Amino acid sequence: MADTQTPGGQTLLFLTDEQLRKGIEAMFFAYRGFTADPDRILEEYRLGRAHHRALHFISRAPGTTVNNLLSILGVTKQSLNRVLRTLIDDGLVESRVGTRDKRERHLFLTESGAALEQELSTAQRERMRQAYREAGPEAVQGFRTVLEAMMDPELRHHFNRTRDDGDE
Amino acid sequence: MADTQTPGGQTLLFLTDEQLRKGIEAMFFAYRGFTADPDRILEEYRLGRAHHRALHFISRAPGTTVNNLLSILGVTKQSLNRVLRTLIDDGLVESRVGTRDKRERHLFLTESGAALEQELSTAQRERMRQAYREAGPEAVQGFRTVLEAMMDPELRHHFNRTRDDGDE
DNA sequence: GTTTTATGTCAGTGTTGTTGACTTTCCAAG
DNA sequence: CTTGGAAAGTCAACAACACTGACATAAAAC
Repeated sequence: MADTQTPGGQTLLFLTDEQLRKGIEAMFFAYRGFTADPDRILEEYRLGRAHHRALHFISRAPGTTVNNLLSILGVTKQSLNRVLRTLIDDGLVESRVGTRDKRERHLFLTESGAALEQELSTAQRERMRQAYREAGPEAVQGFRTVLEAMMDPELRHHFNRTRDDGDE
Repeated sequence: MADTQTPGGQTLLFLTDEQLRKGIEAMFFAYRGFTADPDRILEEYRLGRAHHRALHFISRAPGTTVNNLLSILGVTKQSLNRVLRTLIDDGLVESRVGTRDKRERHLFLTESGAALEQELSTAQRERMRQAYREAGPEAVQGFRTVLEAMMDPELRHHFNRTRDDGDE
């Protein structure tokens, strides 16, 4: 990868359109791989990717409100509501009226909801783990750095709310 | 990122579920950013992401056949056909009957098709370029490495058919 | 007490995926 | 040369899931 230092010390990258296009295609193909395993599992449950996303973020932040989930997922409330309705009807998610603010609904995974979330998450983590292993530790760091730079600022905020700075 | 060397020299990564989950969320949020700019442009043309993908790969391999596009995009031929029909009706793509094999249709961008593809591609490349700049050259290398490792082998094959090994 | 906020619902529309049935073309076995 | 199967593409119908807009309910905020 071509790069130079300016007198000021800033790193410049000279990127051809071709190199950028390859990056774009890499995102496209990788995202397909990224969702392939959960998609197969979801099919058995007659659920879609939208349900997976909801399960993921409810699992991540138990007791989260509908509104919070909306801003994370970036869909309309009508769209999210359909998804949550299915999950609640299927006994995977429980919706509890807020105590402080009774307008709010706090969302929790039920036992079977947590089990499905685990199944989905494990499959996806294994794919990720395998990719990380193949690529090596420095690559992983770079991967995360570029992904974060690619997010919209507002989404980056959501991402960093649960930032893991582990042992890096 | 924790890593050690085995006596055999293989690099091992010890990745917590938490770290892997963050990687998963990074993919999710980054992909949203990745598609945001083209999506806005496509809206003006009353087209969707599927049209963008078709335009991209036709632009990349002019004269490609429908069948080839199918295996790259991983959708049914009926689904792709609807997308191509729209693009052809809108005068963005031209479909020429094959000379060797008259069953095949070779696909080309028209002048206005190429113009739209440029517009979409430029927007997406700028996002990618900005992210690359922020992240720095080593990060870009790692990013590409992990993404490639995340692909299904069959998709990786498509990805590598146009491999750019530039000045790396 | 009026306004705003949080949530949910109904109706309608659009994109994109699916399957099934069909035509045209090619190729190869008889 | 014909015939039958496979391949490429098309048309039609349907399903999933996103969207907008309008409206309802309840509770919090001012």
